[in-house]
Amino acid sequence: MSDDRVGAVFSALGDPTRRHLLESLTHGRATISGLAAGLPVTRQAVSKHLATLGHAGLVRSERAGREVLFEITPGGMGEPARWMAEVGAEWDERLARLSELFAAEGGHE
Amino acid sequence: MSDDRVGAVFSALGDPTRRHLLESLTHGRATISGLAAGLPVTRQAVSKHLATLGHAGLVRSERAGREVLFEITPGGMGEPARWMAEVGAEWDERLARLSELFAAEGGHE
DNA sequence: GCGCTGTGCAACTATCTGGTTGCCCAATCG
DNA sequence: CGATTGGGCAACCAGATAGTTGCACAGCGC
Repeated sequence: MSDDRVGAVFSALGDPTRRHLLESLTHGRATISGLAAGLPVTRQAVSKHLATLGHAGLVRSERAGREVLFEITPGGMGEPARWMAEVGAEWDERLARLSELFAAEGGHE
Repeated sequence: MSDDRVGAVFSALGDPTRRHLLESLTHGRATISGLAAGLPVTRQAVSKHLATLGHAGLVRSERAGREVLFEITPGGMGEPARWMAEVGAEWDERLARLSELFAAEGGHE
């Protein structure tokens, strides 16, 4: 059903800055400026990247006063992971098991 | 170690045509022209896509006379899958288990 | 209220990328 | 041999994209 979403997620993960942002967010919520502080790009660039990640369903935001807190969206990588599992299952034993996991827990198209 | 490779794979998977090519290749080896026949793009475009997939380590080619046969590279999605598992493990029970699978079978950085 | 900090919005630029067309080369088949 | 078929290479084009700067605006601290 959501081939677009899968593509959006993979495209989002294709950018090293965005992967770095996601890695940073694994440590907890953070603001745009806070995230930008640890990167060699401007705050605006980070803001755009977060928008892209949000559009891909990988992060969500929440206002807190004048700040905006971002956090990783639970399950956002589910569908892409399932796609990889299905395509790679035949050649990768581990992905084959992942495929079983996803098949068992419902979400199939 | 291979952050570049992870990025290359995700970027490659971000394109719907390339995902379609990989899905086609799950049915076995195929030639460029054969793959292009089922797509709305030219043979040259498919050739470029296959080169991109090859550069990402997802497919490999083999000459056979005047034809070139492409096939999926075993394990090509391993590292990106591990990355997704590590980042998403905290929010996705299934990815958490995948992370365990990859950790158990070695390749950790 | 005033200044500072955190964001948002818009315009602009340079580069990347997917796609094309055109031509050339190699191998196969009659 | 000659025609056909599968690919490679290069040039070119349009749209997407990552990045910037500049300015406006809303909360918070003093």
